[in-house]
Amino acid sequence: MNILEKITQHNAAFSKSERKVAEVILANPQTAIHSSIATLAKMADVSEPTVNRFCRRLDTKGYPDFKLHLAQSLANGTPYVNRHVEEHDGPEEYTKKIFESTMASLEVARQSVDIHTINRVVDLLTQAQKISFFGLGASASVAHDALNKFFRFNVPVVYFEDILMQRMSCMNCTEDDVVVLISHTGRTKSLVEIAQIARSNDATVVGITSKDSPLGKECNLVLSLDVPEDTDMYMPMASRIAQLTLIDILATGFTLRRGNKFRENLKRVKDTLRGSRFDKKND
Amino acid sequence: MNILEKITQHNAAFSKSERKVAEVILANPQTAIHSSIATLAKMADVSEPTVNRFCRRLDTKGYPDFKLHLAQSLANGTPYVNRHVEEHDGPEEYTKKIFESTMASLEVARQSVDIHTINRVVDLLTQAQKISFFGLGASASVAHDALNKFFRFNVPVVYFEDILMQRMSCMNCTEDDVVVLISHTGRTKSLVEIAQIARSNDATVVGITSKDSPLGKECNLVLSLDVPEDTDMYMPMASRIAQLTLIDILATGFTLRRGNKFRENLKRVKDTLRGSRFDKKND
DNA sequence: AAAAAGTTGTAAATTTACTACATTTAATGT
DNA sequence: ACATTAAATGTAGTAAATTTACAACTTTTT
Repeated sequence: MNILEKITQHNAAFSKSERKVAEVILANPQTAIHSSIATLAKMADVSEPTVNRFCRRLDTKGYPDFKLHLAQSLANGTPYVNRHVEEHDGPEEYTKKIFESTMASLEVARQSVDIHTINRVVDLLTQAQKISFFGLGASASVAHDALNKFFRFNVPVVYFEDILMQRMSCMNCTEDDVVVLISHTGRTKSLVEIAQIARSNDATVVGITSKDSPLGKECNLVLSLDVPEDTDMYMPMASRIAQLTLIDILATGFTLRRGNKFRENLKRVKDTLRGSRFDKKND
Repeated sequence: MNILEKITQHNAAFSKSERKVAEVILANPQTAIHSSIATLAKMADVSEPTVNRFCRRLDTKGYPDFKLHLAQSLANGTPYVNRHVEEHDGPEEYTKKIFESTMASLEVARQSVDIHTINRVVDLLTQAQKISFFGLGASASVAHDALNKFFRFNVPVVYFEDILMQRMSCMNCTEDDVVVLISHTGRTKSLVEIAQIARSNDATVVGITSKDSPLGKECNLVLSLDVPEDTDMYMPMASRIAQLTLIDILATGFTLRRGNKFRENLKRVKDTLRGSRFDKKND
């Protein structure tokens, strides 16, 4: 994806002259994007067609297309390298990598999310009599967070970690209730069962999960996030951040739908906390 | 800075034909960067020099330079407009804004975080006999998430929502224990008390909080994140995502410090989950 | 209503990138 | 070590794209 990365990785496959071009570009990419093929050729001390061939080797259409890709890589001063954490990485490297890959995942999530579905879910949530948030394992903390957000809206919200409590809660659902189930893969058996229970009680089931998963198929509505997970670490990281951001979006949609007076209500909830805090600002 | 923004803002100052060009570009920027000046001119139904003049009006050198700027604006993670959500925003707008402001906050967090402290905290965590994660309110879910991560490492981890349990847990601390306290503002009274209790029992107290806060002052080490919070919404959003990312970083540092054999251990934990899931991949 | 300023398009000039072919360099087999 | 073949690089010409200069047309101002 990132062309600068591609250049460094591809290094072995370059010919001698092509490597000269690579060096010049890597040494000063900012200059490169403002140069013509002739200038760059001169800088690298090679011929123009060599530069062109160099571009093609990196799967670009030609020099102008290459420049476009390069410009994108340099955008924002943040060359989203997005490489995975490696064995020998020091604190500086892995900190950088995790921040960057998290941001990159959010970007991917943003592009994959379906606004139409978001709007429908917000619709449902604003009209719900009771809202439940359930998730297990890593997704439990996401559900927990959702509880914390929606609780402030003065709406009946339910959240359990215990699967038996989750089941019982769903058995008491009515058609005015919305159950939000969170799972990255959508293959957690007990969550699928809960979806079935909730639906058989006419509740609306919203899944924050993968579209074609067993869980996804049991839901009335699925908010899917196609976030690539770095499986090297054996821990859900990026997917969970994306889920949380989605919760933020739903909560925001909720407050906007409820209008201005409602916002004041939120402020009141926040002010209540003041007694438990030391002076000044608030959380 | 961002050229797309510039186009919309500059709108009034455009001439009739230039506005046609602007519309075509805004309607489909991705197409624009791959078109020649001739194609774009035809699409906007104007002459080629008009397109050129349009580019110049936006302080670019000409059409190719304009394309470069446009490409950068469209690059991943770049457009960071970072405006706050407003009353009349529709789902499309607020979704976009929240994703973008979350990414922007992560960028800020990345720059403000102190790598040296991260390294020291990782040090402490790997050597700890017992690790506790405590937070209240919105930070509770962050602590919850930390539990979920560190639990996989086969280290004694503790997490409580209940402040009395938190207190009791801290009273039993020894000097080999590490207590991680999470709070955005660092002004939650009971957390400050917990910090004092833990320290008086010789435990090491790490704060994921603001440096100069009452809580921060009670900690042995403070991991501070200077994340600007959009207070209009009266809900912690960005700060919490940054905290979670920090947890990811600590967990990653932890596994790296423990080395390769340890990583296999993680894989085993993950494989254990398989029984509770439907076929195929894992979480 | 005429002049001036501004806008837009045509056509030519210039710059830029690309293709085809020639030459050189490196690699392999005899 | 030499010949043969393949790969790499460069030269020169061509095609495409961008820019400039200028003319025609609109709109605004006096």
